[in-house]
Amino acid sequence: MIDLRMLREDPEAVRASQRARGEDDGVVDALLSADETRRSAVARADSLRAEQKQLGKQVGKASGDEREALLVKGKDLAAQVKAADTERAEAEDKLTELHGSVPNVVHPDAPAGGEDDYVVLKHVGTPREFDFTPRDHLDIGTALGALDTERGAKVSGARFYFLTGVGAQLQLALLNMAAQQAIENGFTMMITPVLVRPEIMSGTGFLGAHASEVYRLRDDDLYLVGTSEVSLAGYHADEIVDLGAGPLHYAGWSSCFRREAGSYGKDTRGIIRVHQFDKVEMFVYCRPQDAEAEHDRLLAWEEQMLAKIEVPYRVIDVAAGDLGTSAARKYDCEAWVPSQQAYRELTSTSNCTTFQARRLNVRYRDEDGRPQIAATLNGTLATTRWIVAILENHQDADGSVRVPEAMRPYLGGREVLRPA
RNA sequence: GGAAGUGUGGCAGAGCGGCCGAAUGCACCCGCCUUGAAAGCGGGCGUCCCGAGAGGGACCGGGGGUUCGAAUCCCUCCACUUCCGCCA
Repeated sequence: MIDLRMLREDPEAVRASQRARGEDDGVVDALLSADETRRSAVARADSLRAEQKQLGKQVGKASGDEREALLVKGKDLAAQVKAADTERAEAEDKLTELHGSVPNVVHPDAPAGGEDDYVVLKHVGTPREFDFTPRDHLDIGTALGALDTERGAKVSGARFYFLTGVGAQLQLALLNMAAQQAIENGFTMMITPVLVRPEIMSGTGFLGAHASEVYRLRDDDLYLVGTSEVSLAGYHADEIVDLGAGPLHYAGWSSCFRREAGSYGKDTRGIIRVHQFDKVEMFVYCRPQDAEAEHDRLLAWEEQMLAKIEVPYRVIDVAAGDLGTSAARKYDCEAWVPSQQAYRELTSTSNCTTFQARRLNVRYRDEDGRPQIAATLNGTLATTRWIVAILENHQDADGSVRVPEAMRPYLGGREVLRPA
């Protein structure tokens, strides 16, 4: 949820944000008016209630005819209070609904526009020249006995897979390396629930425009998380966290589940786009004024990981229309995928400012001891998809794959993976 | 899955349907005392909403109900505890 106080003071900033996202800026006026309606409804209900309380005290002391008269009056007042309170509740519901539908205010420096309007911030490394035709990760992985998508489909359907043998080891190596780095950088390692309650899923902003992406267990009224960001954001819901010693850094290790509704036909080969994968994710709670600096740190940690797998990548500043509901700004690191001659997302780091924390009611105490809404950020350290970039960029003509040096300690010292 | 119980402020723990936003203790903060500390004494000590302010309102797990009036009665959901069963 966006800050309503900010909205009242500077509605034009929110309109500009909506336009940058390519969304309706008319909601700003609707929201302002709903806010006004609510506030007057609250004032009316409160004063009637005050009157009722006064009367209630008199009834307690009175007796006889006087008491009878007061009771009659009280009955009438009770009806008025009830009516006013219903009006207040309706005004509040309407405001909440509208409020919840407005995405975060984008950072003024984020590029405007849609998916293709990103700005490339930098390139790191150069795509390798192959003196043979590079194969794609599915071919390489299958030959290595690392990947089995056919049986994945047999058992679970399209976009499911088995990581087998060295493939499973590769993923463990990657995630362990990520966990290790997180711990070295002061993160608290977490293994999180992957099923969460509706309030938590909704609080993180994933039940808005992207609700169809989320798996839901109707029988139990639970949702499968698409990232441990959800669980980690919920971790401190309804709490006043202590940021006295600086931002809180958590790293969540979990499986992630995505319906991939509406992506029919896209990335159907291999494990680029799948319904289930594993991820180590960084998550930060901090003061709003520290959020941008934390965002830069998250990006740096992502690049530290990318350096370890020795693949060429670029960093993009994601355009406003592609930010998702909660982010004010987002940087993606995209690795070069030789078989596609394209850069594909390996990491994504979002600054959600106070948007998520306001919904989840996560606060901290400022210098004066006053509770204030915290800011939250997240960023990827490693995912199953990274295997794609590793296999394809480090392949050789004979189908073997060189193991990046930093990963070798996590693979028992192996330097090369060879087909059987 | 079945049965019983519990859910009050940072913690512990009282609370007859009106005098309860809520006793008391601990913790915490400020002051006095002290060379310093402890003890002792005095004061303070929740969150949210509306309001320029004065002030008003809400909150005793969540939601609903009864009543002129609910922390207190009823319903329901959730969480936790214990017992039984079942499965790992």
